[in-house]
Amino acid sequence: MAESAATCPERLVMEHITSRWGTLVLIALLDRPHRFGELRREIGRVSEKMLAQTLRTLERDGLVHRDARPVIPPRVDYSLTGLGREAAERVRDLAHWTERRLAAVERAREAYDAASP
Amino acid sequence: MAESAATCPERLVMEHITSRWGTLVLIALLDRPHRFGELRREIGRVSEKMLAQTLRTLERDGLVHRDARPVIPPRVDYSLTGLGREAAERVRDLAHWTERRLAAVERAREAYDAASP
DNA sequence: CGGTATCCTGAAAGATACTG
DNA sequence: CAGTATCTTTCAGGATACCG
Repeated sequence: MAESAATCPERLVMEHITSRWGTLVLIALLDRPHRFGELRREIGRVSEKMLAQTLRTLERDGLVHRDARPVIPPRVDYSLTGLGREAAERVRDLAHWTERRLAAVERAREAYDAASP
Repeated sequence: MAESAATCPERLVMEHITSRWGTLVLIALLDRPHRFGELRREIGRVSEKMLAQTLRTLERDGLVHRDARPVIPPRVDYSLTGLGREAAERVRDLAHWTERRLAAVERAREAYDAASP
């Protein structure tokens, strides 16, 4: 997750929430709690490394709750905190808007590209 | 602006909108149209390259309108399109939420860091 | 004033292999 | 199952210089 240096603190939080995997994790968890492997399968082509990193960052920010049960085989459930739900609802809105308007954006691009050789 | 390869098309639009400079540009334009130099000063420490690139991407996506007047010295005004206004309002909400909740996030981080050596 | 063009680097993402 | 460790590649973004 993007972590560059000279950044205002809000930017950092925004980046965690709107990052590629952050967005998908938050939206998935808005539906219901998920285990690590469920998230992995649902999101699709995410590496274990990136998923783990994303979850840790969101947990650290207080957006995601991690419930690790000391059983064998291990079982870990992730869910949204109250804070996380607020954030997730907003990214979901943005994501849904993007889906709804994607066609319009693509038309704009074609027009732009047609006008500039 | 982030442009990696194997990405679903909505992700690309999301990234343009929520990118570091994209967010700031959209929020500034939500207030009123701006000239290039005004954006540059208002946003602060953005390079001309990144600002120009961000504006071109947003224009191409149909979110920002570019009005270049053929005068000397050149004068170019940027404003939001209808589509851009919809997007800008949503990022602004997210940005405002982040500002409001920043303290809570920072408290969560302290707790997390205190718990894990 | 409002940009382009070019080069360069640090950091982030992916692949792969391994583990409690 | 749920991760870590390590290596490699990629590329966004800054610095700098120049232009219509």
